[in-house]
Amino acid sequence: MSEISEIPVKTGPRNRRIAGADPDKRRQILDGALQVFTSRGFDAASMSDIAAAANVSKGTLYVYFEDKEHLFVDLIQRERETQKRGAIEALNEDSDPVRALSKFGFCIVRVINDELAVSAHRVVIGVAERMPDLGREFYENGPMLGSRLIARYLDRMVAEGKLAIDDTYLAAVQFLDLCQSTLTRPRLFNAVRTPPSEDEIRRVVGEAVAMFMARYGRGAGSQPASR
Amino acid sequence: MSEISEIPVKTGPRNRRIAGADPDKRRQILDGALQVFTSRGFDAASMSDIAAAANVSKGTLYVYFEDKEHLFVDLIQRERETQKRGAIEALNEDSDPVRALSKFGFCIVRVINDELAVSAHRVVIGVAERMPDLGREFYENGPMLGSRLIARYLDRMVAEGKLAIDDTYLAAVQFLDLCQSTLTRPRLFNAVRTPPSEDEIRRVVGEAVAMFMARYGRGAGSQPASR
DNA sequence: AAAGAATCGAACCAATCAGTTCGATTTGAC
DNA sequence: GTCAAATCGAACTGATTGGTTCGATTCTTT
Repeated sequence: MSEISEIPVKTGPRNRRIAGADPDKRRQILDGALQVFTSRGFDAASMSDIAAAANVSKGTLYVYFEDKEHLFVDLIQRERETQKRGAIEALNEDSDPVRALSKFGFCIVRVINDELAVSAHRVVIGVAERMPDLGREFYENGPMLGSRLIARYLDRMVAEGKLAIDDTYLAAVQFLDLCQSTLTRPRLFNAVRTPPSEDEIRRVVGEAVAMFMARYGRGAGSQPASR
Repeated sequence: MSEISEIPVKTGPRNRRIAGADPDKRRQILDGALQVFTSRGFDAASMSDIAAAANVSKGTLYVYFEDKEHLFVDLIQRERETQKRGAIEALNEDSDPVRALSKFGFCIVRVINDELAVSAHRVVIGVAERMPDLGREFYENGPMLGSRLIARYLDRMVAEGKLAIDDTYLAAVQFLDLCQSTLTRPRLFNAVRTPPSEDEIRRVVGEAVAMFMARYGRGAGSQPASR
């Protein structure tokens, strides 16, 4: 409450590093927090554990992060950001939908089933009830964004006459779900403790592409089936 | 450990109710626990809250359940069991795959997206890291079982020459995933706070069936696409 | 080398919670 | 109505945790 808000805090007094502003140390803390949060979940992760895992004193922890929740949110946003970058650059602009979808599907499924990503997923879903904003933010800037990206690509393919799709967003989500069939769900429930092999991924993604093309490739009925 | 296993426990010593054996009270407790667990998650749910929500004293709580974890596990198993029953009876034996899949898809998606079911899902996933056995058990007797059921049905359809499927288990999971595209995931992340309308479900399931038939109906290439 | 700030570390506080205890009260079989 | 068992309820214990404090230490700049 009684802060020194009079003094020009913008930069350090002279040329000195500021209270909690060392980006390396910040990263260091987030790395430790990632370990602890993903291996124990939000509630069971204690701030002391995190401080220890990060090789940082508890005091410093609270210099860099306001409280446990802020630390967690910042961490999740960082992880989501790295995923986002990976996904965006994976969607190359191949004009052959089969090649493009295969490549993208493979990349994104590998990322999603990575140890860390699955753990983060679990934790976010686990707290989604108590922290709906975080859940929504994570969803919209993660899975939903990926779907949007694919949908845009599909739009172009439709415009070029290479695919026949009515609802490209739905089609994009369908494709992503197909790419993950039998792979991601058991990992979420921790029924399978290791990421799928690259061969497994390739096989499932191949089947996904096959199914997708059977439905939306040229020369397939394009309207919804009987109701 | 030191139970009275000598005495015919089936009925009480005389004709009296036994320590923690009133099934109504048990149900009552589980109902309260369901409320609290699903609205707060496993860790944030306190046993006092549960006792209060169930209109039961904390002492009684511990007469009926050994500890918090056992209570939770029992609760989850009960919920999973009701889902299982619903799913099994929903898969009628219609000999027309389009009709059968449409009906089953609709039923199961409605069940899965129900408020309680989603909450339970979230909680189980959230603790899956710390309680892998529970996660696996839930997965195997829930989603995986549903897939197996459909796979068996598909096997029959293949035998009857009505469908052409190489890997029926994969096809079953693909179908279930397609039925949930755009519906379940946002709910898991709590990005959408209400279950989808029946019309929405019908539409997505319809598209799923359409896609499924385009791939596996008679007169579609049945081998995996290019690798 | 000296100063000044960031960081350490270890104790500390208040709150919460799982689980227990025990006398008072209710309930149900006889 | 009686009596024993089940349940209540309210306090209590022991442990953990988020978050704070503060003097000692380390680092960086001059």
